[in-house]
Amino acid sequence: MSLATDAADKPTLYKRIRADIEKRILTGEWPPGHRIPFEHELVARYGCSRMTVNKALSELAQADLIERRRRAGSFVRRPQHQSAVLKIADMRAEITGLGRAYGYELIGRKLRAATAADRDRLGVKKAGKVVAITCRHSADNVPFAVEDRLIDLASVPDAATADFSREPPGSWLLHHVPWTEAEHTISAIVADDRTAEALDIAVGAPCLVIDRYTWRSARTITAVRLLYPGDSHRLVARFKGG
Amino acid sequence: MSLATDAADKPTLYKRIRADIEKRILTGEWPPGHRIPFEHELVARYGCSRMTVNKALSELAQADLIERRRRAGSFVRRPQHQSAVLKIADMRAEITGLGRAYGYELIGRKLRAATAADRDRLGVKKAGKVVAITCRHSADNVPFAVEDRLIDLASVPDAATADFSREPPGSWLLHHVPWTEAEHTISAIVADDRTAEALDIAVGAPCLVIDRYTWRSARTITAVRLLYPGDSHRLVARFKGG
DNA sequence: CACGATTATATGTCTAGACATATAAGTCAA
DNA sequence: TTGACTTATATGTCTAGACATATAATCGTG
Repeated sequence: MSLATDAADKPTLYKRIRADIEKRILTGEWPPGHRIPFEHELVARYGCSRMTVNKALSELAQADLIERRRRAGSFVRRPQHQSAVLKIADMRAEITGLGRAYGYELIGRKLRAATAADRDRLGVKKAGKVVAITCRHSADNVPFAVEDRLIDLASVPDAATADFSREPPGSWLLHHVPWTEAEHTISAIVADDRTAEALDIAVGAPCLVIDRYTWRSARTITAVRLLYPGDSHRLVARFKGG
Repeated sequence: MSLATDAADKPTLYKRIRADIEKRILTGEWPPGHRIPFEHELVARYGCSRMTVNKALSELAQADLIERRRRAGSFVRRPQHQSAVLKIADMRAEITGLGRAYGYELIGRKLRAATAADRDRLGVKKAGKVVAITCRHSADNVPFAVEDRLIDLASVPDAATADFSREPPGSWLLHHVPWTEAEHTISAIVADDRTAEALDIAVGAPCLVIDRYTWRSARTITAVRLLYPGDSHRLVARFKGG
């Protein structure tokens, strides 16, 4: 996705135009607020049709690098570092990606009628059945994260009979449930007795917490809490202008 | 940005086509791997030209919702929840957005030749001058986060004379440095004496840590560490398929 | 059957126009 | 000066074609 890569990959005209402009913005040559050339000027400069220029500018606008205003022109936008892409990989991919051996262990699995706490956690009103799963992921046989998950059986009935002793529920769900939306909440806690034991760390040690709530078209699917030893794990979010 | 909003905003044809397809993917009607209609089929169905259909499909491909393969067709992609957008707002915006009063206090500011540790933290090799800043952000007069920042003066010479006693360095930089790229690393620690005092929390209490490293076209600009009380602050990252 | 050459086809890019629409800028009257 | 009206213009969308290109499918040959 870098400029160089795009240019090398396919030196099509609209990509070259896009890359040229992106470069001037990123190097600061065209600062925020700067009006970039009008479409008809770029048409003249590159000797192409307006649709080609328009495609380049539309993509820059979609990437929030420029803002387009009718009658006024297109302007370089103020940087917005507040938005970064956080890659939350599948646990197996994350661990094998670090060059370590992935291990999985089911700690507990319960099928029960949803308690008030369960309903609250899943954000559903009606009572129904849920599966509660606790498991542990390890890297090179060292505890990497503990997972505490709730699956709404009203949305995913197959989960009642799925065998989670071999396959982690996250990867099972990924293969059994189509497109979803999710919200992640990240916070920090200190390990209590149970957590400390599961992660093999000291009581009171810091832990990074990710709470993920997943749904599909307004239907709750699962809520999961992941606990990582805070001093060894890091989440990386990268922002790139474009 | 929802389907309904787009449809209500501008019922242009290509947006309608995009929304129609997006809906079928998100509801699971067209599961991952499903081949969506060929462009010429959609042209027939909507009675428009191929360019219009192509624009709709191109945007879906850019959003990673579909994959396009020459000669084969376009296919619904497997969900990739590992990617989420993390909104790391400007501190003032974040706090005022919570409906609380923003407060800022400069704790320390030093101009010095970069130490080995500074160079390591900024990822630069050459020695040079840096500004080291420590400050605190508060919400309703309660400590919200402490900030520990290093600015590379080789990249931002103006920072040497900037007055950080009133304006936070983050917001100053946002207005003085054009487009940047950034990498955020999130982890958890427990408060040491100094942190506990600055945040007015107990020693040993959990803290959420964000390390942000910012650069512009391969040039380091600043490195900052933000410490939040871990039990009160939460970072929210949301994924939406499209 | 295996493998290389050929062909058909869906997407990728592009053109030279068109009309629609929002809005900055200018005009004019109160 | 201010507010209402008009106009000019840049972008937004769309068309009906075109050729390029990657590749799945087919065909032929050893």
